[in-house]
Amino acid sequence: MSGRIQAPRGTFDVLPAQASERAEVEAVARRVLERAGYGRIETPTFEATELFSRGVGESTDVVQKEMYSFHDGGFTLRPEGTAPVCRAYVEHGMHKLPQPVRLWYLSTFFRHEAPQAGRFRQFWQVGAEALGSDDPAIDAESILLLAELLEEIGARGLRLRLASLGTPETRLSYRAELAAYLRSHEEQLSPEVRARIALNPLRAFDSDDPGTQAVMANAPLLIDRLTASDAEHFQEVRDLLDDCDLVYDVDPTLVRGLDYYSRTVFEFTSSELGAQSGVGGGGRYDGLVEMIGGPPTPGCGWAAGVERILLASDHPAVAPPPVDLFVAYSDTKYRRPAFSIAAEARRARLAAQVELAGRSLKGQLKQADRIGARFVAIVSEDGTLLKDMESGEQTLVQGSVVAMVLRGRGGAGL
RNA sequence: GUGGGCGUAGCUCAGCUGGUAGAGCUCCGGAUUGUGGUUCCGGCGGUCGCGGGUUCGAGCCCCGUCGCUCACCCCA
Repeated sequence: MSGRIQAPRGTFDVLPAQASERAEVEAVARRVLERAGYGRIETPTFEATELFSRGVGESTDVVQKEMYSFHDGGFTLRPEGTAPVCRAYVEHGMHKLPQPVRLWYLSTFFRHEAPQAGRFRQFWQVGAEALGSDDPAIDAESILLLAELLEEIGARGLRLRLASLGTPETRLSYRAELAAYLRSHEEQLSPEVRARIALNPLRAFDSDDPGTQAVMANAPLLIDRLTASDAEHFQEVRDLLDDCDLVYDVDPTLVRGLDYYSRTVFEFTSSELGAQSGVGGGGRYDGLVEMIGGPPTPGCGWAAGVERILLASDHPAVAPPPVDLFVAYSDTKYRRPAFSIAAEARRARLAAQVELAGRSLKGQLKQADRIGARFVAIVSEDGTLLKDMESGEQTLVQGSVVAMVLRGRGGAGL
């Protein structure tokens, strides 16, 4: 096995057996998003590294330790989709289009992390971004669309958590307040939390250490520090979601790992998943476009992991495409006419296959049965027989095999 | 980067206190001098992840190493 080359760690092959369910995710995403006015966008697989260091945030784990960057040229395999979409928005002058501009994508992303259940180094995300409006209806609609998408695919055990982060200034001062609070109770905190006070004090809310939990029960909450306009914005988002009967929990401790979020943030989790329970999430990022060199432009969107959606869903067996005709032959000397018949059938828009593995006639019939062929043409010295695989009837072909199949396909027999 | 679990045929796995590899599924062929499901029979397929060590002898014991996997961290 030493000389065998394997797929790189954290990557996977999508085999035919899994291709159909993934195609289904794409089909549902297209349906749900395009009927809401979203247009598809695809951006390059790699971008200038600076797009992510500036957009996603220099201090985030994603930028600090998870980027696949090339040794020269200053490029990085995209670790997420929002910054590239914003880059494209600016680059193509989309601010001159009617706003908001709504875009969706389904692409691969790359992060150098330790692989785990539902976490890969190359993974697929479906995402939606709406740029150019700070209307809370954008936030609410965006969330509803992700809910719709997950529901239509059949993801189970879903829960929606919702919060507001306010403005970057609010967050900054809150962060300082929280850090000060943590330091004043330092002796009760777990060592891990204590070590992360300066780095990421918000994480203290997620700790399962009893001492830390006791401290956090009385900790100040960001949601109580929102400005009046941010609080009002958040309330409007909630009202709109309530009107649509979407169930959610307001979770003041909801943390997003990317720096660009402001105001609304949300995350769908699934109980069907392991430790990586997040199926998809997102929020508003009103400062991002400006941060990467564009005009001040509000934005809101989300991304959901395709692999996680599939893990959280039942995978209904997708029926293989029907096969109209399988062409068999009794002896290799009839291979050429058999080959021609199959080719002609495909030109006539039939799903047709010819024996390609040198099987015995019995083996060929078995193969035809296996792939669910409706008809089998058997070429032999007696001419060509057309066998109806449902009834078992065989007819000697006069003239064109393809014409007979086309005639017989609609009805029960020939 | 740290810790737990696991690495035996393409897949799922068995292999008792160490005696030099098995099953089921899949695939191919035969039973039906050319025709599909089921059943029966046969065949293809493995340097037991890799490298050392102990032993007369290692899939099994010891050490190392690589890989997979789950979890921490973080995130989709």
